[in-house]
Amino acid sequence: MQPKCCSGKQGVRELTETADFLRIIAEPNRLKIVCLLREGAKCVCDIWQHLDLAQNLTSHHLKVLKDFGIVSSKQQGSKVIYAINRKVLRKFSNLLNLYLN
Amino acid sequence: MQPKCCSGKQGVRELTETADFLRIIAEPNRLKIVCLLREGAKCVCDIWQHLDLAQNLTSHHLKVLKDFGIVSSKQQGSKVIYAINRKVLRKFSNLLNLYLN
DNA sequence: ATATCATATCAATCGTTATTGATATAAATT
DNA sequence: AATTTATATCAATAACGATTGATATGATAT
Repeated sequence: MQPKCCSGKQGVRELTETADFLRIIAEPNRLKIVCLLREGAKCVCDIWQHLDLAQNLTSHHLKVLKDFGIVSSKQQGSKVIYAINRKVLRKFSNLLNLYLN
Repeated sequence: MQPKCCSGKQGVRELTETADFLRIIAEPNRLKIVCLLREGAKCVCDIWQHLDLAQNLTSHHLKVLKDFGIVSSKQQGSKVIYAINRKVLRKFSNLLNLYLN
């Protein structure tokens, strides 16, 4: 089943949404964050220390990921814990397979 | 098996390569081209007419895709036929699944 | 109340890349 | 040879997004 990407409202919308997702995880630091968080939820300081990334930059990338729904966060004391949203990841994994397989 | 993305030369290299691939297909017009070419090989004029994209811009995006190995091309008379390189697509599809599944 | 730690925001800069317009190349047709 | 058709290249611009430095917010501890 190939997606009809270039014709039909549905197809074009799916393709656009997929491209948006790709643009977000195409950034190496963000892909690293995704990879890291798949091992388990982590606070911001753990993330930027692991990745040797500036704190504010890490925060920014996390915001981008969160705005798209790829990660979620919860306050825990003075820390903020970020976690992967596996449902979203799976959704786009499936969409992508339509384009690549 | 999770990729050890943040430690180890191998892991970082794979992640970088994957991000490079993603950056290329994250561009909506290029993703459309990929989608279109999966239906079958096409000449440039067929592609830009289907996508309502300027000829030179189409040519540019095709070059980006070709440089990365995602598509290949062959001259056929006055036309140039572009085709998907399914092997490359599959390779990155598999890599991606490591990060998303 | 103050100091410290963790995180977020903001403005500015810098780099990359998509897009545009013009032009070049090259094959086919007349 | 001249024209047309198909494709590629190039320079310039415009848009976008990553990075940086400074600062703000908010929670905890003293």
